Amino acid sequence: MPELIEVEAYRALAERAALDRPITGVEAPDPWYLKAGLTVDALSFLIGSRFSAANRRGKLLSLETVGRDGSPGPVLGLRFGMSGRLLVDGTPGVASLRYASNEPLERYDRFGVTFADGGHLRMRDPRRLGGVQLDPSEAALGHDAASITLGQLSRALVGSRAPLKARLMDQARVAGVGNLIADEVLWRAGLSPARAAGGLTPAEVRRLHRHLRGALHEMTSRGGSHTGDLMDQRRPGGVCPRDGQPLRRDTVGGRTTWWCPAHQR
DNA sequence: CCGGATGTTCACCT
DNA sequence: GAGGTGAACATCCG
Repeated sequence: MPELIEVEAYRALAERAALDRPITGVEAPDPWYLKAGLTVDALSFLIGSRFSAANRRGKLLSLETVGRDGSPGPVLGLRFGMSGRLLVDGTPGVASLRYASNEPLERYDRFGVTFADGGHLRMRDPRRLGGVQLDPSEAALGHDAASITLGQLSRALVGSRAPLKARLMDQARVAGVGNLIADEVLWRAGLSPARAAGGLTPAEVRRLHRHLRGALHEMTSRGGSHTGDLMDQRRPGGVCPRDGQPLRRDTVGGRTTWWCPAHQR
């Protein structure tokens, strides 16, 4: 579920509801969820601290902390994998969830903190592909897809013989684009996912940039990465919503890719 | 039972 | 070394 759009919703939720609340407890029932050598002990600094800012770069959510005296503490980095959600006081950052039906969902809570007022911030992640780390390196991430400029996008693609879609999803080049957004953007831009990334004309790069920004904006207002025009047709027998031609299913950049050979060139 | 799933990482290849 | 590919990770669903 989480691509840039969902993580931005999580960021907004944390900013709106989790800042400046004194932390009184850490919930880490799943040590495996703590990454890069992080331990429960190393998280004890959180007690008495509070979150002071919520930032996002690509799919990484960074919560800045300050101690009792207001001095800066470590940054808490949250990654949500394929199925992770953020909840504050039980309110999720996004509406729908794949595993929304039955079952007590609390069993999927992998990490959280409790606040002095009894509320809490929690990560709920059935597949456990997300994780928590301290002071995550943002240097490993490219420009954020939501704010990337035309020039930055152009430089992220130039010289690469990798498939265009693979390059778009390379978080070190462009941060935030996942499988669904990539397919949607390329479909809108009329570009084949298999094209060599560095082989685009300047006009095509401009088109890609315009549709990247446009698709993110539109899908955000619709409510998520799964709200693209192509989404309903990502299935056997699916047809292009634009021209009615049968969609093709390929693997590009290691991911299932649905696209329209009739208008994506 | 099997294949696939909105992500990241790591071993391995050219 | 750069750059790219595919499997593995863990769990659930159709």
